[in-house]
Amino acid sequence: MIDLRLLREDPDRGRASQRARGEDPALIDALLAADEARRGAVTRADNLRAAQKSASVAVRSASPQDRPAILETAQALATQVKAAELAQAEADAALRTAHLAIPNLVLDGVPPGGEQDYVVLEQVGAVPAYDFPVLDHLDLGTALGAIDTERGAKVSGSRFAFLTGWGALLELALVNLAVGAAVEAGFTPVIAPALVRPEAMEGTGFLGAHAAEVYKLESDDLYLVGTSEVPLAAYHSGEVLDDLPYRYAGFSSCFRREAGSHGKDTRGIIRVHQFDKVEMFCLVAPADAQAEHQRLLAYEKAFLSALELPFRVIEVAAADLGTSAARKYDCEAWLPSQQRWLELTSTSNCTDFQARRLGIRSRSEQGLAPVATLNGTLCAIGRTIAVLLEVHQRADGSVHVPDALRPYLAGRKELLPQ
RNA sequence: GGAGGCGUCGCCUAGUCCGGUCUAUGGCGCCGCACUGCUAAUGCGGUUUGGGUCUCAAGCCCAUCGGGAGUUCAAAUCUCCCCGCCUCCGCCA
Repeated sequence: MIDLRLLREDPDRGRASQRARGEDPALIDALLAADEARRGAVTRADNLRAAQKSASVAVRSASPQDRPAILETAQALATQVKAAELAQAEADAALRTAHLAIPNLVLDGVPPGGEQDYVVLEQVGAVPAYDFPVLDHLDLGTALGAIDTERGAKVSGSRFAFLTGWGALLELALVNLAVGAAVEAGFTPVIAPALVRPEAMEGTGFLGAHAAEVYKLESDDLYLVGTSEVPLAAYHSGEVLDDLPYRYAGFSSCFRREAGSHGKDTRGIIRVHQFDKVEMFCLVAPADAQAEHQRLLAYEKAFLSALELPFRVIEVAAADLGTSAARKYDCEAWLPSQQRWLELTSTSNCTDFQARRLGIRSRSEQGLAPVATLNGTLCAIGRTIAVLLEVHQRADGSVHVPDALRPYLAGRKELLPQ
C-alpha cells in the first residue's frame, strides 16, 4: 500500500511509477478520487453522529411530557446515521480496493522496461569451460543417488522430487552453512510456519497479480507460503517496534503452484512445487532501507562465492518488479547444461509498502510511521543443489565439494556416483 | 474433537450481572513543570490509536474497551458470529 499523503502532494510521482511498471497511470487518479469521496463521506457521517449523540443525551434528560417528541427526532437521526455509516463503509471499501490496485512506487534509478531490460551490474567468476560433454543436474543427481524425480512424480505428481542420500545431505549442509553465516552476520534464525492466514498473504502483496501462484487450503482458510518472507513479514504485524533494525533469517518449506509456467524448466528440480529456503528479512527505518538493501545483496554474493559458483548480479527493470518491491537485484548463477544464467537469489527493497498494509510501525519525530521491509534469498536449496552439481561436475561423473560445505559433509571433498 | 473460563487506551486493574454525565477508575511506568546543593522523595499537569477539519501550531469534531454484525434514541455493558489466550478431558509426534 503506497503512501496516500505523499500521493496527494505529488500525484505525478505515482503516475510516473505506474508508467514505468507498464501499469495504468489513471489508477492513481482513481485512487485520489476515491480518497476525496471517502473524506466527504466521513465528514457527513461524523456530523450526523455528533447530532445524534446530543439528541440521545436530550432524551435522557427530557421531562416526561417532552420525551415522546424528542425521542422521535432522535429516532429519525439514528436512521440517518445508519445510512451515512453505510455510505462511509462503501467509500472506505472503494478506497481500499483502489489502494490495493497500486503496486509499490518504483525508486529513482530503477531501469525502465520489462523482463528483458535488466541491467547487469557485475559478474563474479568466469563462465566455466569443460573439456568433456557436461551432464545436467538430473543426470548427475540420478547417478549420485541424490535426486529422484520419477518417484517424486509417482507419489506427488510432476514437479515434485525426492532428495535422497547425498541430495538430502547436501540440503542439510547448505542449510547449516546459510544459517551459520546469517547468525554470524547478526540475523536471528527463525523456523517459520508455512501455513498462514489470508491477512498475512495479502499483507505481503501475494494475493494481487500472483494469486494464481499460491496454494490455498480451502477447508481451513489457510495458504501455503511461497516464501518465508510471508510469515516473517507478518510476524510483527500490528506492532510498534523500537530498537530497529530487526534482522531475521527464516527457514521454511516453500510451495508454488507454478501456474502458467507450463513447459518451462520441466526437467529436474529447477522449478518444483515444493522446496526449502533460507530467507533474510529485515525491518529498518525508512531512511536506512537503501543501505540495508546493499547489505543483503552483499550477503547473497558472499554465500554464492563460498560455494565457488560463478554468477552475475542484475538489477531488475521496473515492469518486472513484484507488487511490493521498489527495487530488486537478482543473483544469477551459470547453468552449464543450458549455457545460461539462472536466478538463484533475489533481494527486494519493499520500502514501507508491506509495513503499511501489515501495520508495522516505529516511533519517529512525526509520530508513528510505517517501517521499511526488505527481503533477500540466502539459499533456495533445490535450485542451489542443481547448480552446484552442474558447475562442480567432473569428467568421471564425480562432483567437487566446495571447501565451505565440507565441514557439513563429514569432510568429503567429492561426491562419487554409486 | 468435547467442556468451561477469560480478553478494558504501554503494563496491571475498576466497571459488564441490572444499558444512560463511562467524556472509561485506580496503580505502575513514562514525559513536562514546581520544590531542591545533586539524586531521591513530594506536589501539580500530561500520557491509546486511527480519521476529519485546519493547514504554522494549537484547537475542535468523529471513531476506538480482541475483531465483526445485530438490538436500542443510547452498548465496555444485551444478542450472534469470528479470533486469540488459559484450564480440564480425549487423541497424538
